[in-house]
Amino acid sequence: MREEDSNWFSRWEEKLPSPEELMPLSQTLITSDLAIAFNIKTNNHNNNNNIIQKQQQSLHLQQQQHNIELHQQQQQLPTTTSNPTTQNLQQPSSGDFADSGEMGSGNGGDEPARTLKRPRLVWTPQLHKRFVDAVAHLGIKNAVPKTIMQLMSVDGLTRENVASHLQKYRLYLKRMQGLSGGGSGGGGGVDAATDHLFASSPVPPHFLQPGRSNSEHFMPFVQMPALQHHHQMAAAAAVQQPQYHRQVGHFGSQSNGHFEHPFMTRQSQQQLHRMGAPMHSPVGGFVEDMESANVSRGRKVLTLFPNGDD
DNA sequence: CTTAGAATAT
DNA sequence: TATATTCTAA
Repeated sequence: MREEDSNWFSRWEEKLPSPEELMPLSQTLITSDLAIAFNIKTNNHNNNNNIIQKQQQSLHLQQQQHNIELHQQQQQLPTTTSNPTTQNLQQPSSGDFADSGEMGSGNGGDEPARTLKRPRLVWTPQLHKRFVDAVAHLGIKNAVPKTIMQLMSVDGLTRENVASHLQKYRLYLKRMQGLSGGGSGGGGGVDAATDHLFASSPVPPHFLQPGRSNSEHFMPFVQMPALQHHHQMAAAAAVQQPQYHRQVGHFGSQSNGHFEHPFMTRQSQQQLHRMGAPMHSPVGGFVEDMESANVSRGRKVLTLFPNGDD
């Protein structure tokens, strides 16, 4: 039986959190230096049409015994496309920028914006799930970083993030195919902790069958999931944030034990009218569950989504 | 020119 | 190791 398509898509963002729930993106959370860092736009190549309008949501989470307090801030983007100023997403890794010897020579410049590095993205099982779903839906043929990224619609996700992950994922698939059939001995650990992440998500059958299976079947429309009891986690980008907040998913506040609306991340709908990019609806449904910030030992990796899926 | 993919770096 | 960044090819 194939019940793979049963719960692939889910509803989009029903509604974004009401402004009331959101707090104005204030610099209260960060220092002025950071504010500057935040405001500066990312040096996205020099493309004119690369205006990314992203909806930014910062969250502040306070670890409490049972309740995390998080403030989400949604930045509203101008309806008009003529406002490039709405850009801000970037996380300085440390306060170690904006100095170096950038000086005078010439222009002054100045935009510490350069040198800013995005925090490492942590691929949570949920994120990976989205990734796999996207790839599955796109089909191997269309499963290219850009498309995947768009389908995933995870805010903050970059093509490179996806590309990198895809690379590894392909390797994983390959490895899997290789060991099918028999050769047990060989080489390699199959269930090594290495692939745990990948193991979290089921690999679509056609993935293992290169050379076959390619139907350009897009499923661009959202399909309502058949009511899933289990709480699905949203796929937001978990990033290593030393102390700043990044855009992450937001889940409704639990008033009365009633969930609000799952939020979704939006990617900019750039002009991908080219080819048949199915950027209509993103994959998956999610309800965020984030309960605790997972602090990895050693590294200060703030990971959302505790792993309790499998 | 833009992007995918592999190689390489952190 | 996982992810990022760089490099090259299409």
